[in-house]
Amino acid sequence: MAHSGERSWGVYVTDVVTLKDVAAAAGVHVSTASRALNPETRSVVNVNTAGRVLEVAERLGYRPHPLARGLRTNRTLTVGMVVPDLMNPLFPPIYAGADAVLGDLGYSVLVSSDDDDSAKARSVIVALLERRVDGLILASAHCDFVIPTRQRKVPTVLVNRSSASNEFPAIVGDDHAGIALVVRHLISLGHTDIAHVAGSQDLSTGLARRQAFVESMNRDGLDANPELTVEAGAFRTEEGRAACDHLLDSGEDFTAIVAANDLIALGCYDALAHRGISVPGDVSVTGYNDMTFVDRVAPPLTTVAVPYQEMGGAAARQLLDLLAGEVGVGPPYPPMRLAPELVVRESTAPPPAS
Amino acid sequence: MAHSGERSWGVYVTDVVTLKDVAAAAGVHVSTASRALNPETRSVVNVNTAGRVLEVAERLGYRPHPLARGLRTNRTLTVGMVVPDLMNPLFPPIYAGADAVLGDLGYSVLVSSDDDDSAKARSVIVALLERRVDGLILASAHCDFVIPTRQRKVPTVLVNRSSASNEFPAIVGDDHAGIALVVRHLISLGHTDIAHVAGSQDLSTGLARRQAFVESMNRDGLDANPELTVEAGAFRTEEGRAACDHLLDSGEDFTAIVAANDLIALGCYDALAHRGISVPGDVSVTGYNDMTFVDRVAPPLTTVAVPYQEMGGAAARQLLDLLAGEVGVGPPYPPMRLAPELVVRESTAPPPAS
DNA sequence: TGGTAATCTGCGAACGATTGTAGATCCAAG
DNA sequence: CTTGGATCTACAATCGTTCGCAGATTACCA
Repeated sequence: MAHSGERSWGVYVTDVVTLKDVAAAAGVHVSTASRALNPETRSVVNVNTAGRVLEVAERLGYRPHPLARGLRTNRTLTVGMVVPDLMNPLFPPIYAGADAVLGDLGYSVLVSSDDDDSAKARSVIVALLERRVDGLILASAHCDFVIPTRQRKVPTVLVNRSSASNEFPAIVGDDHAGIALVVRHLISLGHTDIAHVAGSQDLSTGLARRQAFVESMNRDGLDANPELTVEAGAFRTEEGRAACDHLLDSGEDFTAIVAANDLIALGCYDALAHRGISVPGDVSVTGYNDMTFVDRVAPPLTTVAVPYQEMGGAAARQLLDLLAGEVGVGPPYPPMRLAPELVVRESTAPPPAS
Repeated sequence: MAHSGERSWGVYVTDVVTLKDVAAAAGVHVSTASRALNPETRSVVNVNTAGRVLEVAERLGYRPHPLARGLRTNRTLTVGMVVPDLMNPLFPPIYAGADAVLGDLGYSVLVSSDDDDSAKARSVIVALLERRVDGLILASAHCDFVIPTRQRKVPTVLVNRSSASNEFPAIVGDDHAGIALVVRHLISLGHTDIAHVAGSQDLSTGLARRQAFVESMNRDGLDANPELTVEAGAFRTEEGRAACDHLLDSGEDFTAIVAANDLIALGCYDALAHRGISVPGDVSVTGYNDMTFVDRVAPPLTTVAVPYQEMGGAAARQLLDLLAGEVGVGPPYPPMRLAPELVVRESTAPPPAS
């Protein structure tokens, strides 16, 4: 086994050194070596032999074979993560946050994209389960119908979305707080006729932000005019532009737009610019998410920064709790909401004097 | 083993059905079942029994256990990918491209970031190797010194970078062609005094683009004035701004800047704007990479689009060749260069009439 | 009918770890 | 001197596959 070594970094690196090699070199049985190496069971072996095994293992550069170990223990030290699209800049931070905390504990994260497609979501989840991941982090929207199946056995947490039933722990941004921030900001600038370009109402974020918008308006004493809320079919620039066009065609008066996310806000920029309406001179616009570069568009966008990386980290910690068998509370799990932050730039200003 | 099933999707899904279960249900030995299930060895078993096994496996929903299989075959159907930083929008497309082609063949991709840190690069590569990945795709810059070690045994391909020795297959963007595109574009607009804000010369892309710049200039009959080339310490906006400031302080005349990437170009925007120099009225600026949203900054940036997704795909295919044991050529591997594309926007215009 | 080849299937040993159980050793107390 | 308990270690089964090998069955030809 351990032969044909090659000198490097000052240690003798062999092709692959197994527990058997360590045991032989230490003059003990492999089971003893195993116990000595495992901190959990180390106490059961004589302190001298344990030390010897440890030292030999170190010297030979022994690394346990993850497949062999996993086969026996039925754990892979791998967690699966499903996102709609890794190329969407929202998700890399979530991944990075999760990977950072999981990596420290020896877990690896397997990411898969489902391209916002239910069928693909199902297939990637199945693929992940077949790989025997220890847990699942779902940032994807389309997966409700898979959840009730096999996976009921696999610890799962949701991130950036929640399920209506609260069947799984979920880490989400506090959309109510975030929308309240921009609404207050606009009100404090003097706006009263504020429009909302909502995102897809099929997605929990789209829904929540819309609700948050009317509640914020009402709470602050301005009745939200239903005519001033339009829905963009998706969280994309083109849809935002189209929705904003509808709004403008409606003839209703408004001096500010709260967009459901940054892309929709940029769509509003386009629609307004096309009609010669200036931002923020004539109407103020706010976004949501603080995507990269929205500080460099013209005008720099006032928006809400969501702590995606922290969300990923929190989701990972939550999953680790589940993995550790914290049978504590069990469902239903109230979603954990992380506080967002208002980022004021140049797309908002007091309304024009009429 | 196969018990406590639960009805769903119309099939009987059991917790975990093993080859033994299939064999028992089909009335054959597990080795026969194994052979029947494996297309490679199927021919050796009677066509009827094979059919029966297949049918039973299908009915029971048998899925081979990847750890058990991998333990035996010494393959994990997993490849590792190292990137500097997944939050850098360059890399998700590379990942997506690679994942798409590898996923089709049953491989999973494990991504790791090294945060542009040599020590971390080394540790993530070691971690990947300990996980027994079948191959490695390195998009990271800092890994030369790890390469000569253990990993010599693990098929490896480089992407978005090359190694001086051509020791590994590499898929890179054709920086020479890309820079030539922008230089020609500027020349065709009438520019003759063209500056270059280079990126870090420690990175192969920074070096290549700089060389390409002087060669393009020379080939087109304009001597590249060495005074008109400055170096940004890193591929970042602030460094680009600082370098551009140096350029402006030097007092040399120029009417166009070729920046080594989009971020540096944006830094140039800042430096120029700060001195009241208009883009493209007074000086034209070009970027490189066509990052998301550079079409929305002011003014929209003329740049070079690099086919990162295709690069990822090509890297994956190259790796598959290695994995298949195509002992064909062997090192040295001349890098494969993918053609970029010029994207003309509004940051370039004819030079001001003097 | 006997012998041999061709075709199929079963047996069992790996792969590299973990872990329940039994046996060995040693010391102290009766 | 024996016995009981502590303490440590070895044995062997197991996880779910793959695969070399040998045995069994059938077929074919002399």
